[in-house]
Amino acid sequence: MTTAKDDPVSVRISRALAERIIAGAIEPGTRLRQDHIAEEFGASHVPVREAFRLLEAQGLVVSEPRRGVRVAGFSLEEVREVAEMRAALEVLALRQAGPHLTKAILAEAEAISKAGDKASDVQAWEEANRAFHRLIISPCGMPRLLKTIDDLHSASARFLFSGWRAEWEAPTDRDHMAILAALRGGEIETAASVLARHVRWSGQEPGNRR
Amino acid sequence: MTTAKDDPVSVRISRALAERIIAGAIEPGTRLRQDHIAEEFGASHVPVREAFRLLEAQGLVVSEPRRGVRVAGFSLEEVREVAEMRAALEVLALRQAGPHLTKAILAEAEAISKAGDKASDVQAWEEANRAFHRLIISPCGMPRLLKTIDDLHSASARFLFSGWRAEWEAPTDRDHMAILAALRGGEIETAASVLARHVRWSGQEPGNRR
DNA sequence: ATAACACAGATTATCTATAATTTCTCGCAA
DNA sequence: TTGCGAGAAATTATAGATAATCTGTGTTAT
Repeated sequence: MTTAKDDPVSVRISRALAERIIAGAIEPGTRLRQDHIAEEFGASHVPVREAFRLLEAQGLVVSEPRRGVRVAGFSLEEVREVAEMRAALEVLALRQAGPHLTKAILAEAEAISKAGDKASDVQAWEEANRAFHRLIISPCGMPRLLKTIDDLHSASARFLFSGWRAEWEAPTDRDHMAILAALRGGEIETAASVLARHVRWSGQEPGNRR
Repeated sequence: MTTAKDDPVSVRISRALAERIIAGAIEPGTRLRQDHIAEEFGASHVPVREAFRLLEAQGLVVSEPRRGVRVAGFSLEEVREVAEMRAALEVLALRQAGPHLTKAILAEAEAISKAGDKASDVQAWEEANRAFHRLIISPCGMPRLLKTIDDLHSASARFLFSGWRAEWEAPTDRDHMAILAALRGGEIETAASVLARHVRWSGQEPGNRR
């Protein structure tokens, strides 16, 4: 995938752990013990510590001083918090990106969204969803904003995987299409408000969604 | 101050460096060499590396793999970006905090703002300003949001110190008072829109401000 | 007899010291 | 002036030592 082979061991470890945490392979609250992880990755504990700091910055683990790190738990309040933050920031990004959106970008976004509708599992759908959101806000030219949104998206994904694990069917993303339609018509504010509602809604409990 | 004596060396180093960078004591673009810093703090370079990661998460330094870290530069676009993000997020926080704001909190906020107006130097004013903003949004009950805003505030402060270093006079903060008045009247949306404009304005070039 | 407290062993995080790979710089030649 | 190469410096990773925390067991008091 995106595995650059020659970047520091710490970020490689960080990525591997992030994937597991997001996918729900490690229970929230689990203590991550650096010696064990170091042994698993055939490394020493110093790069592992650095990986922990990276994960902490993404909000995937919490560090208790002198007591190690644990996989961050996510209560319903936290999920709502992340959804609200995403809504606020993605709206900002979309407003700035609006004028720079080309027909080609919108066409690609539509293709991605349709591919997502045909996804057979949650993971594929989430990947498409993430790509869609990322694509339409990328031209905003605000790197810090994009990185923050990315981290928030990871947190959202955790929630998604935890709730829809067992049975799941690909929902057709009407919202995505509505957003694209508004953007094509140059109605950026309309697109932004649909996006805000869409993102906030994604932070609801699975049972309360449809 | 807030110097907990017994927290890890890495965070102590991180805090010290953060202060210097924010205050403008280190020029943007300067390379931070871990050996030198380790020697200065009487530590080894491993905790220094961890401190670097913390600073990187706050956006105060940028890390080029295998080439060390440099103090992050801030162009006008980046400053504007930070201001826009702060505006979006502080508005969100204020909306959530609104219902939980007590008369006592608002009174304290007013006192802080007035103290800021009488500040004799930029640093004191900035401290008061930060405290004011933090105080009125704290009751939102969203820790992740508050932390993100805090980091953005640090970036803003860098800009402030770099621009107003030479001559400076304390501006009377009418906006703060307007926000408090609106909050006292229960008009949260009014307060939010004033706050948004206030924060966005703070991201303007010093020359274009008054 | 049960529960609370305390001590000891073991585990784990944190830090120092040392080695190896990579990048940068300076000098020299074409 | 440009390109190559060797030496130097700095980052990255490893191994070992230190200090703090957690757990389990035994003792004491109620």
